[in-house]
Amino acid sequence: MDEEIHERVRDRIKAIPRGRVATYGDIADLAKAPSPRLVGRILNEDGHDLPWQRVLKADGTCAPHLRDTQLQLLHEEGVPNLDGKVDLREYRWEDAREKADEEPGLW
DNA sequence: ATTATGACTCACA
DNA sequence: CTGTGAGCCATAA
Repeated sequence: MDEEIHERVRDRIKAIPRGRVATYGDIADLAKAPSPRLVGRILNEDGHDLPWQRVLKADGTCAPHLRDTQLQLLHEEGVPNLDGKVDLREYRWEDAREKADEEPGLW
């Protein structure tokens, strides 16, 4: 159900450890969301509780309106940013991928 | 039903 | 590096 997606997305974002970041696409994949678009939309509506600052675009940049705030928050968490871009290669949250790699019996 | 918009992504030029 | 176009999902008008 779409409620599942909604819930999963929020959980995944909540589960992002401090000092790490994830892309919309990653969250979408982990949460089995049909599209990263949905992740952004959910954050816009129900992301007030979530550490949305840890969610970046696929290239390591962040949404235009949040750019300043997000970068600052990340910087405080220990995630350095260069010219508004985070080094995903180092700070991308991939630990969850091992789990999402295989869903037990669900599919 | 169609069009426009938004915290997206990708391929291509 | 910067566009541009297409695909993508959910809402609103």
